[in-house]
Amino acid sequence: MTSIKNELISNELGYIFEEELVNDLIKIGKLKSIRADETIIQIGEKIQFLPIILDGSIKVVRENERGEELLLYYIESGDTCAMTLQCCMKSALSEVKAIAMEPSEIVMIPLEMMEVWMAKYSSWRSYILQSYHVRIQELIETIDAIAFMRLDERLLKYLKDHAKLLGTLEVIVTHQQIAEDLHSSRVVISRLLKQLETKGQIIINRNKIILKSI
Amino acid sequence: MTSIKNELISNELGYIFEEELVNDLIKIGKLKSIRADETIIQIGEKIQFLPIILDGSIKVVRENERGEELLLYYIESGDTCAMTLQCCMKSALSEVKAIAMEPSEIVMIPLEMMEVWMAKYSSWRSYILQSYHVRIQELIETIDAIAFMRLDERLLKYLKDHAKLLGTLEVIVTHQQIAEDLHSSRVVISRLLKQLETKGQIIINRNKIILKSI
DNA sequence: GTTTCTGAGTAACAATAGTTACACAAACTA
DNA sequence: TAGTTTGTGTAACTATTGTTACTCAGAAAC
Repeated sequence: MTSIKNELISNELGYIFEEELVNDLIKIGKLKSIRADETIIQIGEKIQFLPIILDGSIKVVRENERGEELLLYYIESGDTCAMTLQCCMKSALSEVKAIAMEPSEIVMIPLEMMEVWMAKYSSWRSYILQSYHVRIQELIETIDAIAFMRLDERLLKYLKDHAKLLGTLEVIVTHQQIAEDLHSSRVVISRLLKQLETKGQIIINRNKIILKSI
Repeated sequence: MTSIKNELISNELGYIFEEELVNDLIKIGKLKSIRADETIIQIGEKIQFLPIILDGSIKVVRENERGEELLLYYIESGDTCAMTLQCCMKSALSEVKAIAMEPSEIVMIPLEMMEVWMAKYSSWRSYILQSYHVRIQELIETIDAIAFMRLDERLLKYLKDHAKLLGTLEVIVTHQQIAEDLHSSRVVISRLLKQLETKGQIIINRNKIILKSI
């Protein structure tokens, strides 16, 4: 009998990992269902598991001492959170906050397995290195945005990224939420959205921005 | 007979890697001497080797289309440039520019060895993962600075980081150079430096800033 | 020694982003 | 239905950073 868990893991990860590793994943991993907007991990929380996303999407956010936030990147199905790949250092604390964008399914792997699988499976090594690499590229993309772009450009990029991630031109979000993700203020975001609307690039609704194109 | 190369590699990397790997490094790695201010790699250039710093220090910089720059982080001896760890993807192009801060010695490893050593040496696996991890932490520190700090704070942090790296309170740099590293303009940096001087935190000289403390 | 180049100081002004304060309407609650 | 909460629009003002333009001093080149 094939459980839902087994199917999910096989379907999502079967083409990435060798068969024996998929079996290990099924044996050892713990499946966890996450509600939309549920916080998966907080800054400073002890990292116990390596999460791999099977379905849904997660946003990863940095926070400063004052509790102000900045969106770093999204994680989609098949991806893992490289921030938690602390392999060597036991009992590391999370540097970021992770929140589900939609209902999601993740499989949790005990950190001990990292080293075992690194030695045993070449597909696992590739996967972990690839994850780090993608994450670094996304951090650099974030740096490009905050260092080189003006807020109105970042705002449009934010809306388009959000739309691409969830596969719809209708972005369900409040101005306040955008302001937090971009580390700006609600008034400024409302102002810039109004400008984008005047330029014909978006339509503003309560709780919803409709993009004209991606 | 022990060559300078062998000694450098043994001294700098002997305590990180197992003996057999150190021997491999000596056999396979190519030693390269870099002059101060020499560019090691440009954006868009093909990555041929994995560099490990044996002596000196390197600064890693991001550039946009307009040629404007932003300092990402420094690499010191014992470190490698995680950006070049493209392992899987052959013939990857560099996303960053790397420039020597002082005369430096690096050992260049052909990328093919990455996968071989990943399978063979546990100390190599730890080293590569550790490198990725440190680099991600530094990118996050950079993001914290540009997202959450005002320019005057970033400027002081920049001077202190520079001082720590080179182990001296006298930072040899022009206002123009600082402006480029922080992606600002010379006039703004001169203005903020003057403020820091008035507050007694630095002394300004031609081509040189003297810090009161680190 | 004079000229040229590079680095720095300063003022005036512009652009961008953030803050405060208040109005108002839609949605939710009692 | 009345009251409350939440989301948005807008104006006026402030703060921060960037730009332009000009000056001058020290160092390097001739």
